[in-house]
Amino acid sequence: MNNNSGPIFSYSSSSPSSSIPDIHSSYLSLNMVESNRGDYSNYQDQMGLMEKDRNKYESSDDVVADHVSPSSSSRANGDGKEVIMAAGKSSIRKGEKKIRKPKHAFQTRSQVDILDDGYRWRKYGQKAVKNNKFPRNYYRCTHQGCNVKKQVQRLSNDDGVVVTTYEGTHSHPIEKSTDNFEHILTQMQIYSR
DNA sequence: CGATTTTGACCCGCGC
DNA sequence: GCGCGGGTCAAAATCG
Repeated sequence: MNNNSGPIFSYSSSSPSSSIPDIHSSYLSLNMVESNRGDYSNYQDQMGLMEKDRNKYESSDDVVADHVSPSSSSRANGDGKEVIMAAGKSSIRKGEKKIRKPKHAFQTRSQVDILDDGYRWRKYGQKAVKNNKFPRNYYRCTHQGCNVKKQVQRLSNDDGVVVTTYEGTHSHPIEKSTDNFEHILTQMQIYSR
């Protein structure tokens, strides 16, 4: 394992509700699939995806840090808007690094789509999935040097099945109030059994 | 007023 | 080579 402790589920609410959401309505499911190197076809089937990329699990943004300096390519948009983006994100990757990016997919049954695991996440994108009516949310850990990404997908067909995919490994303590976290965790364990 | 979300545009890999 | 699907960025908007 590359992480000290495995996935930790916590139920804090940074959402409108200042109290704990209805934990009775949201119970944990034990459909947890770990995918390390393109072996997540299992959960793919569950979600109904049809991606088959299993050998594109390298490169990515390992050393790119979280910010790229705008010095690569600046091209003007069709409307005259200047867009600056990093051109060589993976092209300059000459040295083959075998940095395995841990990818964990969790399928959680809950009514609330925002499953707070105790870390601070900044939403950086939202895309609609073809098979699902509900869009997929992309979150990123707000830390310098901590490039942990997470995406949350929701199944529209099922009642409340939220597939959360964690990507990366952050090494930061939980800064949120973990007061009743253990208590809640215990409850969740009870519910998950 | 700062941090975070929103949202449209852009990029990239792949299939046709 | 173009279109599509998925992922990311960044400016504007919104929230606390």
